[in-house]
Amino acid sequence: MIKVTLKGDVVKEFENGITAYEVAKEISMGLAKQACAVRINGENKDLRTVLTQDCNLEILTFDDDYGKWTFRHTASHIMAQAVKRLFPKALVTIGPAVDDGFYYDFDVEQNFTSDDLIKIEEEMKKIVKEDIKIERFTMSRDEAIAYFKEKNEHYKVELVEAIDKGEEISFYSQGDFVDLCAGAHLMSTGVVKAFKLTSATGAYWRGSSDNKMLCRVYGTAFPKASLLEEHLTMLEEAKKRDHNKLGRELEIFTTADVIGQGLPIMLPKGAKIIQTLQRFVEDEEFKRGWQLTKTPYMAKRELYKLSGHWDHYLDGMFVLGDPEDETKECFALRPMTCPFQYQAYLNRARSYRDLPLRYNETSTLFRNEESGEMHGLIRVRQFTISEGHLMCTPEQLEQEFRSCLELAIYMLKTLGLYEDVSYRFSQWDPSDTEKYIGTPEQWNEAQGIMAKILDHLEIPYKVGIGEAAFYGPKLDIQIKNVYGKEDTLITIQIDQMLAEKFGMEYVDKDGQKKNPYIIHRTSIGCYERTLALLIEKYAGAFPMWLAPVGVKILPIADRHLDYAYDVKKQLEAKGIRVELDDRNEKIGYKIREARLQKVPYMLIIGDSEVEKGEVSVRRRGEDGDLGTMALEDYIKLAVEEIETKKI
RNA sequence: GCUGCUAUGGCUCAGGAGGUAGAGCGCAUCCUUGGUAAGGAUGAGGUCACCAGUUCGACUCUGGUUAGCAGCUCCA
Repeated sequence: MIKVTLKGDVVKEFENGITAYEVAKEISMGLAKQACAVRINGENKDLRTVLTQDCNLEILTFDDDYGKWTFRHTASHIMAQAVKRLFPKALVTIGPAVDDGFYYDFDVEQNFTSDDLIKIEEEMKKIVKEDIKIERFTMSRDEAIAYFKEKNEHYKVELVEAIDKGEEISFYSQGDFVDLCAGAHLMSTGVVKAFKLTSATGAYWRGSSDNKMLCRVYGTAFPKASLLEEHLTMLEEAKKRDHNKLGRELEIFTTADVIGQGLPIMLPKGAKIIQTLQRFVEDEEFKRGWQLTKTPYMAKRELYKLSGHWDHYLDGMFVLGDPEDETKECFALRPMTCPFQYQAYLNRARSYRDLPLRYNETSTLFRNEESGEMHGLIRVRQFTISEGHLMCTPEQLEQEFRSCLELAIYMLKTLGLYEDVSYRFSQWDPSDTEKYIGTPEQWNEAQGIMAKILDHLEIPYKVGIGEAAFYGPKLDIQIKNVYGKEDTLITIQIDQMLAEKFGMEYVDKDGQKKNPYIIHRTSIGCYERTLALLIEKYAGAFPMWLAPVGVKILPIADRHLDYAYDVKKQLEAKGIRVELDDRNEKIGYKIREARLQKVPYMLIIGDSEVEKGEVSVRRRGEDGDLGTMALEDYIKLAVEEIETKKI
């Protein structure tokens, strides 16, 4: 007998050799029905796991992350089984669960169409109805290779070959479908009650663009139809916040075929928001000891050769002239600001007394992204970043890094995005000899310092291997868009390599010349990208201080126009952004329109307001009528809301 | 760059065996001067993204280009 500790520290005795699933059944049939996986002594395991000693056992359902993952992993196998039934020639590869669902990659002659997806869904329904038992078994590595070779599943052969010799290879079978798989899986196909295949798209085998492109089918699955419905509705709602759609509807930006991809046009409203942000950022940076530089938008190729960008990113630069012809001058638009600000540092000899030296710049950059990589305002070819480079001594590094992070966090909090970000400690990939410069010793040192600082500051980060810049590790502050896709919003990097390349030195107390550490950082990120995330965050309803139009004055009839214009003048005098709707329309109509434009405040003006020198204030949103107040009181209220940057 | 989808007035979308187009919103003018989410009438506005090909004839079919979308890859 073994002792199993269950939920609530309840200890029960079972036969040695019982499976976790049987334990769940012993507890209750209801629980067994819902069970997706288990956690044994803190480790996620399959329901079929045999218990041979005393342990802690948690039964995981769809409500647990790993339970959900297992559920959807089984859904992906059901999909693969359906595909094999309908398209026997399709080769199977991998099919994991992901954040919101699952996918499976197939090698097929003809990519699946949306009609195919419907057929596959129908077949999946049959498989679920058949309630096929899912069984686990193992083979030796050689047996597994022979097995898949015989079935001509060469992708699976490749996967098995990548596994260490001597390891036991686990398989899961459900009726006519057998798959190489580490698990875990549900006990049978019948549980996967509600699912939907959402898209079919291309994806490279093993994530490398050198490899063949496979057909990836995405789907999602739930134990109940109502949950699936809820999820799909939520996705639809999220898409309504899509900055690429809303930003165009609200006339924040547009694009023009004739200008080109990745080159958005900021319309007056977008330009106003960016101007507001930029003034705020530059003022805040100044307060925190940053000195503004203004450096050229292009430079000779020699600058980029020195920095290493020419070798690493020539394809990503807009080159003016023939890059191959060494006899003629050749320029390139700048894809980053680093070497330009370094020239400012190099302007004269520096002493330790000059450090830390903090240079900031509102810097427009140009990167020739490949055609499929552009996305609304999030990935563009020309963008403007709140850039900065900080030169300091080793002793100053931690404090300066901390202050850069504090600035970034201050920005995030002011914008209301602080709760939405996560942190990634981006490290080098020692096996990638192409991308990274420097020695393992240098990398270990820089990463060691950053790790120490991050741990010291108790930043909850995840590690991103191979995500570092070519010259140093990064702390990336990540954010997700409405589709759940993650991008870097803000980055802070430690660089101890470029100073040497550029001959940047300072004379230390001991009279020795030393290379400073350089922190590359942004305080608010790229204005375009940040704007995109703000549009999505607020669904276009910007906080008053950022709103391109803060107040819309809505006179009821023509005879109120004179007073309305006077109100407008008074508000503008206080720096409030105002529009006056002087069209010959009914008040209800004007309100409706102002609300659709998501203007924070509407001031309605009729006979009574004119007479008493008041305004009738309405805030956007439901039940927004705040009643009437004296004009000066409203101005006070509005000014305060702007000055405190209320969100 | 790769896989797939898409492109019709400013916007959202209809349409048709291949015989040069229609609605709503918006816009303009007029009537209405109306108190918290759409008052009424009239009118203007389209080489159906662009370039070729097939055809007597292409917005519709085919190919290419450009741009937009989702995913992959990439992101200094």
